[in-house]
Amino acid sequence: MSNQGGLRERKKEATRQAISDVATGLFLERGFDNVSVAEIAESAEVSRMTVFNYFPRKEDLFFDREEESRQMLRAAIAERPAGEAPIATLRKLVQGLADRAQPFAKFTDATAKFWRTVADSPALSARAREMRDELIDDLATVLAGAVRRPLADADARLAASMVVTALTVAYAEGLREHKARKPAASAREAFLQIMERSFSGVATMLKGTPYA
Amino acid sequence: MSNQGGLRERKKEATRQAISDVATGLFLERGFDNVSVAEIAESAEVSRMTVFNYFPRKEDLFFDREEESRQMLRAAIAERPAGEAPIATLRKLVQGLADRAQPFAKFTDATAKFWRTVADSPALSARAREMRDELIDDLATVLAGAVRRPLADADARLAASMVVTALTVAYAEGLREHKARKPAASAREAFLQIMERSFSGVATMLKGTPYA
DNA sequence: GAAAATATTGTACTTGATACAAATTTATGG
DNA sequence: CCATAAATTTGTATCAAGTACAATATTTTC
Repeated sequence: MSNQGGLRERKKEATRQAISDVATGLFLERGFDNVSVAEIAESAEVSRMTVFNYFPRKEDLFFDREEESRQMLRAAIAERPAGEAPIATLRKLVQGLADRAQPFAKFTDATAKFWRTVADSPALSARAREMRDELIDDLATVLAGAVRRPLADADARLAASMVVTALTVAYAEGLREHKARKPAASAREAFLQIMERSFSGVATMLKGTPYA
Repeated sequence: MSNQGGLRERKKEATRQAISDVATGLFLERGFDNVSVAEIAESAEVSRMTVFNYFPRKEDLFFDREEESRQMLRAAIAERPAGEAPIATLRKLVQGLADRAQPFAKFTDATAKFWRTVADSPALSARAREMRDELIDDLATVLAGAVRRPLADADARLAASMVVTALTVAYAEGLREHKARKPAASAREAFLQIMERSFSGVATMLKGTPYA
């Protein structure tokens, strides 16, 4: 049944990876909208149907690691010290991300090119927005759960929306700084400054609720 | 050349309206994704090409009055009393919207059905998100202009993002309240409460900037 | 090695969208 | 009022994403 390391499993993983690699390369080189799925299939020496088998939508070929980020958020909140307000936890988490240049807070030529490719494609931009909204929903649910509310309530949704929006703005600002070729740590500084201000604003919004 | 009220102009407007009406009706009745453009063309007794002539994308058949809302925002900021901070202006504007049940703050069965149709369609949801981002961009530009900054700076983008995000959350909450068949004014109350809290949070974020 | 399970492929089809030429309708100038 | 210019509408052809479903090939299991 399961067969973790069987030939079949390995081959599947290999083809999947091959398709993804070929696709990413083509996208970064020529732009998402100028590469057809047929072409990717051909380049990866696989049938068109197989591509859609692994990646239901074309956009999934470009974004294939969203799940990790949301796991990180979930874990941070679940494992926070007893009695700590969720917003405080997130605040520390963001600090940690920036210090270690992890996802959401990594500003390099590679990430700049990645997001440039996204910005140049309406389809990818739409998918990025969709992921943002999914992240908000997810965070709202986790937040509500963290304070023993069964369903995400209005406060949780407000908190989640604000934090994710702040992340988006701060990250964009960090990238801008990076592209302007400012001194190395400058992007991180810009990012953190916006996040810090945002968190204090969000704390104000949520005063009197169990979230802040 | 111009010929404002000529036969041609009138016919154009009539066909455009006819197409839009037919389409909206079908969408609300059967869902956006279950109605093809070909079908709309047939129902409107017009060729498929003509539909795409007036409405480049299918989604435009459903959202055809976004421009008005952004004009309203622009006007409010441009015409604000001398010396008033932009955020304060927006705060009053939102109060006014809620009092008069205007766009962004209107909670009726019709608006509920409208947004339900949007939520049921991936394509419409994507377009709504896109419009949200366009609104943020627009507001950021207006805000920066209002304090004599040539281009939207980081503060303006943060302010715009936060205000529009707050509007989204507050509006969704208002709709939820409406659908729960709470007393008439309840939706407006929920909406305003979230907006008020959000504005005070945003003011905290922007302390020291010319926006708040 | 045969049978079952699962991947892969091929074919056909639907739909949104674009390009471009042909045909129709309205406007205009003598 | 007619010829012609301008603009609108239509038809045809084409492309790409995505889905449905059957046919084929490959791996696993017994």
